[in-house]
Amino acid sequence: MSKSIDNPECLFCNTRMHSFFNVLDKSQLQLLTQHKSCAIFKKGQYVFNEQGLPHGLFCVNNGKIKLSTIGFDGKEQILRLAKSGDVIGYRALISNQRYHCSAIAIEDSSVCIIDKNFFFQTLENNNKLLFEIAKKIGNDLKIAEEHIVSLSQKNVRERVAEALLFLKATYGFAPDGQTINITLNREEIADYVGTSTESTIRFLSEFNHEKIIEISGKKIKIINLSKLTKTANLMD
Amino acid sequence: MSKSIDNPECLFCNTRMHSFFNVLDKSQLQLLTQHKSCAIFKKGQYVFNEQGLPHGLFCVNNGKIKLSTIGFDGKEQILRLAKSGDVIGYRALISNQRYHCSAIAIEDSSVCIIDKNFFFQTLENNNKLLFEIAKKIGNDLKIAEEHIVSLSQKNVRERVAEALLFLKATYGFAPDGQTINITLNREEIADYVGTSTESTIRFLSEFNHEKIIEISGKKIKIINLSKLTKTANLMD
DNA sequence: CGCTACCTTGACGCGAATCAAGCGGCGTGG
DNA sequence: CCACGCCGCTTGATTCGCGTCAAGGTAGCG
Repeated sequence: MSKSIDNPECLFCNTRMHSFFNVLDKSQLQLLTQHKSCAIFKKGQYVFNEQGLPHGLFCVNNGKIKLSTIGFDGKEQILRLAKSGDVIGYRALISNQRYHCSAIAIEDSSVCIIDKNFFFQTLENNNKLLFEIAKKIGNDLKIAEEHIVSLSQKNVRERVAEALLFLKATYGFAPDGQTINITLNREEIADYVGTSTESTIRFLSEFNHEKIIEISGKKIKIINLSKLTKTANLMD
Repeated sequence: MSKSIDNPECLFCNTRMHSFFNVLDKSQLQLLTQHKSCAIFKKGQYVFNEQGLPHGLFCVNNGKIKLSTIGFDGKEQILRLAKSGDVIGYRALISNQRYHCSAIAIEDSSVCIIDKNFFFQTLENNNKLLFEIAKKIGNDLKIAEEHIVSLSQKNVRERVAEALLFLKATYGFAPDGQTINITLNREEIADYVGTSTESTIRFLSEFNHEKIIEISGKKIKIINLSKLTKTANLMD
């Protein structure tokens, strides 16, 4: 399944500062290092599986992960995306429920796995960490509810534009400052937008012809950001 | 705006046991009583408003509240529903953000307002309460993400059926054991489903003709629950 | 008793899903 | 090293769900 690698020191983890573990002090971080293990997940591998029980918390050290679920007729729905420094699996762990979505590596990723019991012990003495997690889940909720409004009220063209902006907001640009720093195939974009692959392709081509974006294979460059934002109907 | 009423004792509040305040002990509850006020909101009145800053936490003592937001072309989207015993406004309060949706009384409701500062003080010394809130937000997130999948992948007929089941799950039945214990107008049902009022009406009539439900005005009786569940495509 | 707000039904047209076919790139095996 | 096959991308044609517009009905309230 996943390959174990050297266990990096949390104290020196440069992605940590972006996650909610930045509230821990030095001694807590050293303790954390002792209660985690690190593993590599190759593209397409499952970090955890829908319906599974959580045994720990996952911290993305390097790479990109999608959180998605399989719908009624087998169609995938991408719910969230995680990048380096993000923590995943906290919702089910905190709620003591089974995962309601799977976590799948979009590209080769290294992920630290923090032991469940140690995590709960840490939470008990660390109100601040719990508070940060609550805030994080609250933010996820806000984003999910905005997605609901979008699915309810926007047409596919607007939602495809929105998806590109979402990808850009999540993963930023490649060094060239224009190319969205993630490669999803057309089906995966469709699985986030909630539409068919064909419709996604049609609107991407439209944006291409309208010089809003520039497509070369799976690489998408945003040429005209303000036009894209307007297309997504995010103005006013 | 809202009318003040006698301040009921939290200790004796029989709705409290269903909310996350059930982790508080006797002395904490007495303290809570001193830091809250109670108000009546008439049908249609705003408990809090989208874009507003949270000054406290709201505890629904009696009545029914909808949490909704106004979309891009002015169309409303109902995101959550609250009933007696439910707490609302925790997400924005915890995250220290503006509300991203409004809370509007669906019927005349009495709501206790807990002072923000007192609430945060209580949280600091009360890990358990914070933990319960995190779980609650996590559950909201799960429900929201299920709604996303539904909006993405189901047709309107299935979603209208699902909405009825959601209303039943939230508010239960009236004493007759069949009538859904909430009256929304057709537009409000549509605003939850993410469709037009006319489509909602059409499918409700269909269900009526198919003897799945029985409609008399705004009252909806569920005649054939298993058929309704099957119509919502929630099987297996 | 009349007005207003809500419900209902029908007709129409558009947006997007589906079906179908062809293309291109890449990896594999001969 | 080239040919073949497969998978993902793309585009066109067709179908159909559902949103929109329009008109009429009903019930509750002042």
